[in-house]
Amino acid sequence: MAKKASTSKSGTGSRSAARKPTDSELAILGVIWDRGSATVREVFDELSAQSEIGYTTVLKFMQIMVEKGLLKRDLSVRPQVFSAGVPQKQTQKAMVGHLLDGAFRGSPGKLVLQALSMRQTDPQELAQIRKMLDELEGGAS
Amino acid sequence: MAKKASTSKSGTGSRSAARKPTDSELAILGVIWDRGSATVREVFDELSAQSEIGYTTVLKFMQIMVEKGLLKRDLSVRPQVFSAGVPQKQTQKAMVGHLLDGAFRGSPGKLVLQALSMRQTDPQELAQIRKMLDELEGGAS
DNA sequence: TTGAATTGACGAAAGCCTTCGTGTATGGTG
DNA sequence: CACCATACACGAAGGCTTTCGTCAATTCAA
Repeated sequence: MAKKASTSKSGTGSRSAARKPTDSELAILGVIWDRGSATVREVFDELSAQSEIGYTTVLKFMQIMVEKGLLKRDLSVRPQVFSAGVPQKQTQKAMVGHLLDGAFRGSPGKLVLQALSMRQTDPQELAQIRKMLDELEGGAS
Repeated sequence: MAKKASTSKSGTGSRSAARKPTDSELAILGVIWDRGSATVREVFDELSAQSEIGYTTVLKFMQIMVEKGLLKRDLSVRPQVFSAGVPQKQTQKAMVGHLLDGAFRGSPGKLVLQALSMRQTDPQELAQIRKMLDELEGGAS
């Protein structure tokens, strides 16, 4: 019954980073990342094109995400506009780190191999990866 | 209030793949993956070395995981022995796919770059990645 | 101005995840 | 056999997530 002092729990309001978005939250973030910012209706239109979901459900999610710090919002304009509360890169980084620790025992190599073998990868990105490999190996010697 | 006919919901019992393990479940799977199989006590000993957690909590998790199909168990021996219900590779693959779709718009390249820039990677794995790159680029031309 | 449509805030219901407490079953020891 | 330590199964409490319904506030157009 008694709790153990442990995982921080981020008091009230918004704590900057850390929070891992849920799948639903990620779907919303995806739209925001693509557009830079968006209104509830814009997000709703995109999401409802893919899955059955209500307008107020999306709204509620976005309100909660503001509380968590995942989104920011501009109340000065009427259909309020939301934008990311944390840089996209930072969120992605946190998620990769999480996956790495949770499912790949912290070995990036295995994850990378898995990712590459799974989907068609853009040749340009392939080249970029090769360059990064050069840097990693070169620097080590 | 009325539900919409939608996401299938996988009836009772175990459906083979798909299920995305929670973080806690992943911690348990990690131990099982390392050992091939394990008793509740073995898993408990490893996990409790890292975080405060009760024996029955671990037990409960493992029971639920059996229901979900994430684990199998051998009831014929006394301290029952658990093993993975789904191949490690398959679970990892599903998780990478999930992350890809959810946070990287399906672009493996970005994920790979992120992963590589984040942690020290084993030189041997680096070489392996390079080889895979060769195959991917070579085969495409 | 007023009525319809949109937008936004709240709160509540249902379902899953996490965590144990409690009993019951089993196995080993003297 | 009687007891003690494990090992198991159950069930319940507390949180967080998902989904809306409802009602109030704003806007817009005739």
